[in-house]
Amino acid sequence: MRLTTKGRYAVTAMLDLAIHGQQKPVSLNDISGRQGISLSYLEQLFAKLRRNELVCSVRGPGGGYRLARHEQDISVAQVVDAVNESMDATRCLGKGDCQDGDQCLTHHLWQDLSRQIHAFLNDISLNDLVNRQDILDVAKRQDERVQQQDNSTEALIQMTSA
Amino acid sequence: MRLTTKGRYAVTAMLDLAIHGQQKPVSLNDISGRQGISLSYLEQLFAKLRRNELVCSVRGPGGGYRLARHEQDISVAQVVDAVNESMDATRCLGKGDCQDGDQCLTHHLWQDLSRQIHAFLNDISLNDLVNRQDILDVAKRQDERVQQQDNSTEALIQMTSA
DNA sequence: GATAATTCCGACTATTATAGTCAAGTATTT
DNA sequence: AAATACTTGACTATAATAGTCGGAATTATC
Repeated sequence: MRLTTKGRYAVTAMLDLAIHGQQKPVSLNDISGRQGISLSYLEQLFAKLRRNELVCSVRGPGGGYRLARHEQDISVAQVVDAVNESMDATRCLGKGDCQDGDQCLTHHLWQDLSRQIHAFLNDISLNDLVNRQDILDVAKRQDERVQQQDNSTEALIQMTSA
Repeated sequence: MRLTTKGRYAVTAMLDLAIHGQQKPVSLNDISGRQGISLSYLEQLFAKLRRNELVCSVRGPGGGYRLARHEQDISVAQVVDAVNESMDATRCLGKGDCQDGDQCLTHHLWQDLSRQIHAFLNDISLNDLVNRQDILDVAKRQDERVQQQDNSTEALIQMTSA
């Protein structure tokens, strides 16, 4: 069972896309700035998201990524799956050969847990998340912070060129 | 979020104990044989289980481990916790400082998932598992296999000494 | 048509956790 | 006393995550 930064980053980035990508494509640079994820790592993740047809890309200046489907048609489970983090809690990935060809004593338990987790995450769409107040609050704070950084960068540039 | 072989081994071993430890203590050697877990590794795990007062040990010949409490009072969640596999799906372990001091965009989502998983595993006791038919079936097959191995070992010894 | 913004791609690296192994020692029962 | 079993600590190998780096391809805009 793996649910680590990789899967969390992927969902975070997709959510950022859902929130900021209504008008125009969103560049990975912007996502990196807002979510604190390294650009190079985002590139890796989005390669997988694109291969899984969850996002589509627009190259060139003003380009970036946009969701390939409607927000309500993309579930958290799909995103986590796309970056190869299996939500299977069994050792054998459900095959039942966990103990040299046979089932281990707790195989059924982990199978139940896997189903539970998958059902939970499959039932949550990006649209659900976008509409949650607690998440909107976090997004708002992030935008304000980025705004401040831009301002101070601008001031710095003016100082330097003066 | 970590749920790997370590936690699975711990639960498997505890379940083995619940099944075979009704009469006398069970040695780690027996558990190793039945469950295919290395003895040394079991020693590590049981050191933690003992510190968490889930098992108690009996030394000397005929010794081994037994459950420290009734089967119905030990939950799967407690066992997984005992070997240091946190079932927390957040990056910040629930503290909410996942993105340099602030909450990351998906913090609440992972928090919900963590609660979900913990509730699920906390609600399952060793006693519940022992009474499941599918698990009893696996246990029975294991016992038969070990029996066969013992027989062939015995035969081998007789051949060698002859 | 040059430039700059952007995605795309592959190879490389560091860190960390798991999943062990090994050896020596301590306690307890027969 | 000897065998059995637990206890402890140090060590190691493997694999995955979480990146980094350099460059190439694409396209909008000046």
